Amino acid sequence: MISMASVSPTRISPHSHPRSLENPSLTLFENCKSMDQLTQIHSQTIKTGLTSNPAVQNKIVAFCCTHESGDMTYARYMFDTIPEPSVFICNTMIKGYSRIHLPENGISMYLEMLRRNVKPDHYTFPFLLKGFTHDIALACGKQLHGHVVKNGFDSNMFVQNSFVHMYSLCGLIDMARGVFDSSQIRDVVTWNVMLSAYNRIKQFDEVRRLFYEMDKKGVSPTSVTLVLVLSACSKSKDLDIGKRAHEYVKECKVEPNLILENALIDMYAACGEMDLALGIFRNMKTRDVISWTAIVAGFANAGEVDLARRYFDQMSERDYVSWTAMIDGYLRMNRFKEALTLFRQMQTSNIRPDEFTIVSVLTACAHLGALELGEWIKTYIEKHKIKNDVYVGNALIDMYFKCGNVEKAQGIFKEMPRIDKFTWTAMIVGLAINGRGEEALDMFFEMLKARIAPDEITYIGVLCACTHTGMVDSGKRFFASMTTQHGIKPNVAHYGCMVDLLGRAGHLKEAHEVIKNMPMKPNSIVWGALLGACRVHKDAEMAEMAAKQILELEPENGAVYVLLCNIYAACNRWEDLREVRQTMKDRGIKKTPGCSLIEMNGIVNEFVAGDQSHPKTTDIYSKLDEMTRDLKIAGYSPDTSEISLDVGEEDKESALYRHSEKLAIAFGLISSGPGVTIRIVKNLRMCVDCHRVAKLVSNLYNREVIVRDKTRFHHFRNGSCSCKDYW
DNA sequence: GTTACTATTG
Repeated sequence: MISMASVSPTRISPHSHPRSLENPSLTLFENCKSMDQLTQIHSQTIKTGLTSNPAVQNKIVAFCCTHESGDMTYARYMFDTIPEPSVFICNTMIKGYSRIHLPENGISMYLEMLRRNVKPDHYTFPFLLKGFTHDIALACGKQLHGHVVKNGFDSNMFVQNSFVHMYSLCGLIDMARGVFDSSQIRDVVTWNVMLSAYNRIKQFDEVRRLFYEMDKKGVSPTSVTLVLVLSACSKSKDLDIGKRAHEYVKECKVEPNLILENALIDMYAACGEMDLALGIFRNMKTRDVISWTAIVAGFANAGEVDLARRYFDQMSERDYVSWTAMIDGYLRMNRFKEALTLFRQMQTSNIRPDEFTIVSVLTACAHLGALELGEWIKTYIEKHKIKNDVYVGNALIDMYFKCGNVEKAQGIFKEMPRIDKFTWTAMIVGLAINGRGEEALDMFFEMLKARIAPDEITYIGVLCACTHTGMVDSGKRFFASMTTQHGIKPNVAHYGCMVDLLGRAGHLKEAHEVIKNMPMKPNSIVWGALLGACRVHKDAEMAEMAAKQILELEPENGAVYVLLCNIYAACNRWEDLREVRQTMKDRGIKKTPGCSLIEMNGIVNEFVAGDQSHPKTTDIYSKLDEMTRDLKIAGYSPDTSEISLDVGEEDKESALYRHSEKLAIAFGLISSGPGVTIRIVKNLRMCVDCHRVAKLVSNLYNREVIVRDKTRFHHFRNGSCSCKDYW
């Protein structure tokens, strides 16, 4: 035993290893986990004089270049100690630069190789191209391609595939396709890279065509192929091809994995086949955030928010995509308050929103008139460096306008580095609903000067601008020019605008003529515009006719009955009024309750008529009493002409007194300091009496009051309104 | 004695 040990002691030593006999450090590299450990091993090799061993050098550089915590500065330092680097070590360096997204350094390394006569091989280019950004690819892509062809590496499949990929990344789809078409040899990856190129530019037909061609040529798809095809099917809602891709999996031609199953769920969910999506989801061995999010998004897009929420609540992990999908689900169903509540929870969970989330939240703020939160979001964008793209800018403009803050909307517009058609349209519509008709039209002319073609939505804004400011003749001219100048055929909404324009200006007969002569069947919105005009101009006969037309289209439309009641009341036709109310009772039709929103300290408060549910109800009503007293001293007498109840004057007054916007104004007065603007969003049109009260309040308490009603804004200041009582 | 290309969610 002893003699054996003395003959070959290393064999039985527990610390030794046959290979480490020559170079003990190499084993240490295998188990190296961090840069700290690496530097320790490195200093040991320095002590033992092994640093000049190429194997050791390779190990150190390779660790820095490939490990996730690898330090490229250290790699470069090590590299510089090597007098004659091999292709291998240069390739590894390039791979490292691509890994940390420094393609410029990769390029420098490549040039250094050429300078030092180290011949690149077919490994060099895939490593190099992998790190390319759009700009680098555009700058050097073609030249590099030239080198490759000259050296004959283009016959290598890996090299060729990475060039197809690189060209597609920088948007040179024709170059990519050129390499693809002229390739002598192809494997599935070549096809996959090409498929992903068409996915990137959203040419889903071409994805479909290539998938067919693969099949015809007998190229077996891999799971990556199917994921790409399914992604295209999802975005183009192509259930047929999607099912064909699924067949491959079912026929065991492709082994399913997590990503593939997620892609299947997504495809079925996008096509509205939630049962099939759930079928896959339930059979999965493991599920990740993406699987869950695809289900949540599927239900959210189908309008099944509550179901979506059930799955959302069961998720063990949620990322910003999951949160955004859920928030969008509420937006889609116009449940804006819940969207905002969810956004607050997202904040508490410390999940960082991206620009998509921000656009959704701003949209919710716009609908609710939640200016405080909207402003907070704007600060958030700046503070957290959220990508401030055109979409975010447009959403900010829309938010400010829908909160009645014209100046801030204009400020955003001025600061936007890039604007598009939607920006112009948002400006035109926004100015129009805020009663700035002239400025809206100026914007429109500027848009034309910038050679941006208006579309049908832009023209809605233009006609709206004319309507809200009573510019009847201009409106007629614009209506004509949309076809003659821009080839846009007016749709039913444009005819609605014309009826509105003429009707509100009192040209009821002409408005009716427009309806009679329009080339399509008038819808309830068109008739509704005429009915609204009849109310303002107290024409009961035409109102009856318009109401009858709407009720034929929408027998359950409560608002029409109410409007008809208002008109009968205004014309003192009490008998007809009673009849309509009886019909409503018989048919079980409820009127849409009037509702006002007011945001205070970031919370949206909601009031309906006669509301007593608010925690501050007592204070609100005593303020309302005080307010009414003050206003009466200042000469206010309630305008009960539009109260449809055939009841005594006193009851009429108390009905008026409880209108939701008055409650909101009282709440605004007690909840904010002197001089603070009161902003209210009303779901219906403002009544004459509330309009009068708001004017007086703005004067008496020296407060700006801004009310957004169903169709437009009223900016009350110093006793008058921006609508000049024309609405 | 070592190294490549392609993929999913709003």
